[in-house]
Amino acid sequence: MLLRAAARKKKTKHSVATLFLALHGRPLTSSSSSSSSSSSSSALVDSIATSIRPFPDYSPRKPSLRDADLVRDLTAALRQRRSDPLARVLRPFGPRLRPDHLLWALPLLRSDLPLLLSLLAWFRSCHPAPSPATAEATAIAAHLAAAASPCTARRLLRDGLRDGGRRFIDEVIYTYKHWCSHPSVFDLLLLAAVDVGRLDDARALFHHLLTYGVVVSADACNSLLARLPVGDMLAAFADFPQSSGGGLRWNAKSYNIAIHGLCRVGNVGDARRILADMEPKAGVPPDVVSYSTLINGYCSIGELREAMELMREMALKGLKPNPFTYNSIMALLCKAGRVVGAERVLSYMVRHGVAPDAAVYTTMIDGFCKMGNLSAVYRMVDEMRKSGLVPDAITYTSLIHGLCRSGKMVEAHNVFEEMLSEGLNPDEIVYTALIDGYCKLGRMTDAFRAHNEMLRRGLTPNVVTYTSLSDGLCKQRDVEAANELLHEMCSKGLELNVCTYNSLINGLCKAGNIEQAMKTMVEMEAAGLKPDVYTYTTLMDAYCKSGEMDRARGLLQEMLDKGIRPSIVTFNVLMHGMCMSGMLEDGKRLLDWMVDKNFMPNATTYNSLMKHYSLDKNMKATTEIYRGMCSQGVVPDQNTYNILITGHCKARNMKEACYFHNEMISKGFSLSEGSYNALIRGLLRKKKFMEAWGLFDEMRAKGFVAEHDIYNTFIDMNYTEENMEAALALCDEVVERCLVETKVDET
DNA sequence: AACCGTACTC
Repeated sequence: MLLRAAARKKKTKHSVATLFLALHGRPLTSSSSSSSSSSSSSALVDSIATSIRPFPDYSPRKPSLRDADLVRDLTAALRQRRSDPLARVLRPFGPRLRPDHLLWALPLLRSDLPLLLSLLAWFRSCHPAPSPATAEATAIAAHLAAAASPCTARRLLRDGLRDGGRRFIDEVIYTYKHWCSHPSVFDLLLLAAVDVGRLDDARALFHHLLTYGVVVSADACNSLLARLPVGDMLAAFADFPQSSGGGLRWNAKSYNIAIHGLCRVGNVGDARRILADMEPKAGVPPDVVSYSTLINGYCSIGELREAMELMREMALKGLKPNPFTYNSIMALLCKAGRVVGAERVLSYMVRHGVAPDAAVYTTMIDGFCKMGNLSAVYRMVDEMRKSGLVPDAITYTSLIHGLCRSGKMVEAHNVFEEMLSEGLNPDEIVYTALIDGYCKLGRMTDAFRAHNEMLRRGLTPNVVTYTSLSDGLCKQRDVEAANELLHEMCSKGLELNVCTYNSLINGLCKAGNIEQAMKTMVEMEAAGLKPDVYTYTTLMDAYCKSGEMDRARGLLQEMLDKGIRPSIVTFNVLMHGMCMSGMLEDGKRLLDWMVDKNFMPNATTYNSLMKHYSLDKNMKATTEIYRGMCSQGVVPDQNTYNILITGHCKARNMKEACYFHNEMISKGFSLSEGSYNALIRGLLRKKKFMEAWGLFDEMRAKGFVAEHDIYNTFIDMNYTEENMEAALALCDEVVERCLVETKVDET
């Protein structure tokens, strides 16, 4: 490029100036035009000025007199017949028209951007990329448009970069001096490179421009910073001001991007240091965004205390938290299951005059969805609407996902339709939520129908979508199909991740193929993916259920050795396994160990032990475990009550059984089928016929089936009381339910 | 420049 420039320089220096004068009506400034613009978005760096080289000289081909006439005629025709189709206006010029004529015409149209653009578009269609003439014309058009219409220039630069990449960048630099463009064109060029994803080119451009003494503006660099992977971003963040000899100074946005990047990779400590350095080291005080970003960083790693401390700090600096700030806190509370606390924060912010935005409401809606509290969800949607906010696509996704997880697919689908009718575009995430809803219910046909629908919309299923489908297939015991699906996914260039592997491993385990599951874990390690707590828990569960407790223990040891922290589920799996293998004493020891080591057991942990003690008809030990549970402050769940009730019934402690029955009802829990049977049998034994009859009706109303002998007892009772009609109805019901049962079993 | 949504273990 430089050689070419030098060659031209010799030949045409004088005529360039003449032509420039002719075309622009003003002389070409002698110095590099960047030198006069330090006040604007780009600046010349004086400190490195000594090593600055001038922009290359470039001269367009010189028009002959005839050429100049033709160009004048051409532009005149374009102006006069601007409403006519371009091709028709140009037709009379026919074969005389060369690419050069169009290049010469462009500057004459500088004051008429629409015309210039349509001429360029026509030119580009005649000389499709990669044509050097097209690149040249596009670069020139960008220079001509840069000052008057930056957006247009940026679009042209994008077009040029898409066609020509690096060569186009050279072209823009090469044509720069002659067209006396404003140096902001380089801001636009860098922005355009970022727009089209040419991040490496953008970075190289920044450095390359320094050699000409041009420093791209901080804001243009920010758009690059924001798009770079965190490592590269930090490198550029440190390097750009240095390389530019201080010519580039980061602004608050730049710092915020760095803080955000560090938070995203969990390095909140460095993020905090950057925030602390802003004011003293750079004279750029942190703003609300800096604080909110860091607060969000702490919230996303669960550090509420630090987040609150920063809230205090920002208040001291006179910075008022905004909806973003509060939302991070609320999201953390929701994630910890403290939705009520989150709602208190919501009313606090409202009281303090901060209007919640859609994201804040979405956080609340999602929080309540995850608790399964749909009435609170609807209350929030209502409140949101009353505040004049409309649910966005993310709000709808939360809602749909919430309904799906409650198994309410009809409602979920209706809400999805509503989302469409609101003109919102569904994306792969909302489709994945729907698909997962169907998968969880085992409705694979519906799941794949939704999958096909998203394909029809031109959406690309992601690895989450595939994991959902694969998991659904696995849970239908169709590991084969799951495998096939995952292969299809890989063929589309997507890679399996830990979740996908875990689901597959689970499918293999549940299909009884532990060996293959273990091999799959080895395979995932070979693929560079680390087995996590899910992987180990799944495999441990499989070994526990097949009675191989030693292998389960071995896996526990392995995960501990690897520094993977077991979850409550891991312990529950182990506890369940021990109980199943009759190792109740080991189970009790495990429980004590957990309490001792601060691995808080939950109701499931206690339930396993209680269940097996009560199966052993040892209600003394069962009660002891129950007391231990209460003293640990673990709240009994519905299962706990059902275990206690059936246990006490079978041990003929009807007083206790009824006591727990009343208590569970008062908590809004309901009896299981087994508990109904046990309770009714116990009551009948005690001759409490009225109560027994009441429960018998109640359980049938819920669709449960009483055991045969209980039916028989009630049929006999009706016979003896000569209540023939009722007796016969019950007989019919037994027959019907048995038939239904058989049918269900057969399918 | 920052906040909200999808998959895997009992």
